[in-house]
Amino acid sequence: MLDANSVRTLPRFSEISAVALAWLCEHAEKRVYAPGEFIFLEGDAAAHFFMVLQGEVKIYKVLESGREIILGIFRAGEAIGEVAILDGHEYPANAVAQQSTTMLDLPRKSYLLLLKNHPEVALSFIRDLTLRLRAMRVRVETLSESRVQSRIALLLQSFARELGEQEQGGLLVPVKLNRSEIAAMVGARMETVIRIMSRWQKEKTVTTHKQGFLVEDPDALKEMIAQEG
Amino acid sequence: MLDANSVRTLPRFSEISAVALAWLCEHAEKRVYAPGEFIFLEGDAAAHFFMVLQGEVKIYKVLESGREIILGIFRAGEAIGEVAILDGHEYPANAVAQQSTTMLDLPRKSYLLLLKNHPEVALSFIRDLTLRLRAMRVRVETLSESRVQSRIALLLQSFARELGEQEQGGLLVPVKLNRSEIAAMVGARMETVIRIMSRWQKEKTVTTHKQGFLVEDPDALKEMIAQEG
DNA sequence: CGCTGTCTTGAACGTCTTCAACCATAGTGG
DNA sequence: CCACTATGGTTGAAGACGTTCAAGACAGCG
Repeated sequence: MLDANSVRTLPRFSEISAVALAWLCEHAEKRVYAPGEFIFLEGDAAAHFFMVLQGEVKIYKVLESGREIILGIFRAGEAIGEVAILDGHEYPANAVAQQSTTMLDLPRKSYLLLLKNHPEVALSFIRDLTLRLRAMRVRVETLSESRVQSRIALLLQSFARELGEQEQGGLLVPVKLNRSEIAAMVGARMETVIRIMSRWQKEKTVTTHKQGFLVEDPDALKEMIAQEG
Repeated sequence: MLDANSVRTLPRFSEISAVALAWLCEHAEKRVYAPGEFIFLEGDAAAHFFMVLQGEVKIYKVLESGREIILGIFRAGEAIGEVAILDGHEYPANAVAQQSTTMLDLPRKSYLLLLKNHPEVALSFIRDLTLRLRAMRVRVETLSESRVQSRIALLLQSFARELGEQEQGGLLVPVKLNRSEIAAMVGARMETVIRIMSRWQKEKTVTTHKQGFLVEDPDALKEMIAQEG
């Protein structure tokens, strides 16, 4: 059973009516996933709407060419699977829990009812979709840079903008991604990412820590991006 | 003044109520743009909702690095500018008419009223956004391929899926893009695109014509994509 | 006619990938 | 406790691929 007050704290449901909220709490379940556990697979029928309550979910797919790409990392308050419910009826990618993760799980039919009967939910949905679309646009811009160096710099910059916290040593980006995963986000090979980030580590531009990445020299990062190639 | 019957033929407004339709026709204008004319520029206040009625609009931007990228090509029935109205209030890219183009132009305030007062319009909007999001996902997948060859092949394939017409010589993709524009869509240089497509021309895989591209050997295209790299 | 835009080609260069090997660390089971 | 294994990070060398720059072909148009 879901706690109405905690659901209210989710941006997506902050303006939901009391009636709709009660209905949602009644029809949704809370589910816990272990690290590495799959939430759904590419091609599965889109039977559930999910929202991350705590933890982190990676959405990724393997292309025909064998290349693995990460479409996004989703954190608390972010919804996954809903586009597939309305469009195509199949999940277009795999979803896996990166850490121990709790999710709100609402069956497809309940989700559609909620959307239909509560205009304010539809409007929140629209707002969410526009944010997703913007994130994808940024992603396309990132991938359009020719040099891997610029792509990694842009990726870090967009994480920093979203989640960065000012620390004494620089800007801390609390994102735990290994080199392989960064490679899968910027469209490059792990070895290339390692070579570039090792250089940054030595030059004290960006350093890697247990909590995430520390951007020590933001200006140097900006320069990497501005470079042509 | 807009013609109610022709507005009804637009997928986006096919299920609109009679009242909303009348209201829309009253508040929207029809505007004609010459080839090369700008509809809006990156950074402009998002003061208008547009829908392409006839012709073609290119949305593009110039990145900090100087690289020019095309975010999308929009045709009849497709809406532009609406994400910016709800999110950020500034257009995130430039819009230019590729041919002589007529657009439906609805001021921001009227658009918001329409959305608020007519739930069926909001639902069509959601459907549209999910389509856009899917298109962007395909775009990210395309750009994630490392070899330019694969990226061009994927781009053509997605155009073909959407607009392709079966002809005697193969599958005709009625899209007029020069080599520079293809380069800006796949994140590569014009010369590279030329070299690859010249080879295809010789090998009769894909040939370029006045009307667009003719995919003569779809299997060869698929092979290009499957190749690792 | 000369101009402009698009397409084309060549050669040198730089970047990224590929493949192979290697190191460090943490966890597991005997 | 140690050998074993898995995972993530690291490095080197060779070669493929794409870019860059420079030059030229070609068509359409004033």
